[in-house]
Amino acid sequence: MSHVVTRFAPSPTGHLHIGGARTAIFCWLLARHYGGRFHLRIEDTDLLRSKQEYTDSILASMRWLGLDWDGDLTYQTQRADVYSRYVDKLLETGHAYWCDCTPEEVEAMREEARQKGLKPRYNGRCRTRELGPGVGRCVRLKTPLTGKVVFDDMVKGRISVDVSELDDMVLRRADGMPTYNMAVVVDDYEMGITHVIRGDDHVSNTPRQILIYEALGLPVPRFGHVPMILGPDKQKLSKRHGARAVIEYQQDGLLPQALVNYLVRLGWSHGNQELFTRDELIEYFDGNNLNPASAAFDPAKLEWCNAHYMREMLLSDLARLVAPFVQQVGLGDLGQERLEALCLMFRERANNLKALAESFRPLVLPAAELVHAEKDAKKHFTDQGKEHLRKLSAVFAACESFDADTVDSALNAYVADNGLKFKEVAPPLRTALMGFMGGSHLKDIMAFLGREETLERLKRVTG
RNA sequence: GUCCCCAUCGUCUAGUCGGCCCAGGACAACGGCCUUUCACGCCGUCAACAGCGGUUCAAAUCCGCUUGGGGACGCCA
Repeated sequence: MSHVVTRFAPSPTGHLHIGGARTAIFCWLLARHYGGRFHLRIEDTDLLRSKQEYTDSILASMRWLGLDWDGDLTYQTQRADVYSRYVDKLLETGHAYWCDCTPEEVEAMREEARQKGLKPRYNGRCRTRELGPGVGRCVRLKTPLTGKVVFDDMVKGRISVDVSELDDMVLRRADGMPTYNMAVVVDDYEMGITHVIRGDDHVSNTPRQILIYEALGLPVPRFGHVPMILGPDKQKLSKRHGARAVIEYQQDGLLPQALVNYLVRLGWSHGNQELFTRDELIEYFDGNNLNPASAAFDPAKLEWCNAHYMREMLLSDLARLVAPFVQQVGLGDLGQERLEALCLMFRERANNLKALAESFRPLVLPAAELVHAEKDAKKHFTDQGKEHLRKLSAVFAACESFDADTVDSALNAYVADNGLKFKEVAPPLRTALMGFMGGSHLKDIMAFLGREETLERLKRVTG
């Protein structure tokens, strides 16, 4: 495969969802792996449901995922005349014909077939009527009467369908607009697409499209139909399963590399490897090892994947990425330096940026606004616990400086000098500083808070 | 209804033209270690070849049937 051209062709009737995102990732990877080209085509021929805002949203998601495309966007609505030219050609060569059957009549034909237990289809009434152009007339393909359409799918292997299953499909509607299958074939040909990777739900369209390619005398591309992504309950993915659009994951604070990594492993594998860098993905993704079975979406594994990237990425990058979420949860602008300190303390305790930002709250809020968890306060703010905190206040007040090491040794000295165990002192201190029994290392917490804020928090407990 | 596709642990999967698989990895769950909380990390446990027939010395791997899923059957995409 020296020459590979792929494309992703969403219709702008909604945001980019994870199923489409995965298809796009596969297409992008295949092109990048072979050093080919990756195109983006907006299939907006459904005038009623297509919206520019969705195109914008899809493009934004593509960029966020890092899926760059080559060349300009193709909008199908701008190419009506092109499709028409190909339909005319089919008319001229006798591969297509005019039809004036009304939708009602066609539906009656389908009903009749259904009654007989056959596949509902158009019965070819106008096939031999030699009708010409006219108002209300569409153009249909003259499907071969016998034979099979066979193709070798990149993921499902050889698929064979008898032409008797197909009817004379409409190529151009009465209003002059091409139908989906017609437009796709023309575009894929004109864009020089060599590999069509798309959702499972298109397998039944493929034989129809191949018929059009053949009638037009055009080379047929390679097809690869990836199975659908199911919900955790193995049912079709729906709104019930929570966030589905990639924009929603972005808003929840997921990292694009985590989503890409997770999605690519849904239906594709490289031995036992789970985590991949972008370069590894490009290196390994050659169109093989695609799984023909549908896969269930597992939010837990996505979170794990995201947590992994949060832990291993550059601290400064993480801080920069979490900043907008910190703003969003109402903690204001903390500045890069403080954010990095916080990220260092909490990155291992959060699975996404939003949760990470939220975990900063106890340390960012002023002492007066700190809320003590009732259960922890009751358990650790005992008379003895308060006594420790009083003495510690004095110890901390006496510290020469207030960096983590200094505070740590002071705390250790207090414990050792009084013949105590850390377990007796740490819980009340932690609860006083964090508001609950959680957080990061005490020395880091105190160093971050600073002497004044630390003492103030102790004072709130000791009175 | 007709046609097409699919079928390994709860989930994602490895299993490259049958033997090295009484089936491996990862997530989840559970247990332990570490420990100044919570995490991280490390160690371990639980857990699957849908069923039935063939072919073969040998089948998760090949064939058939059954069952169970999914998809398609528009002048939607």
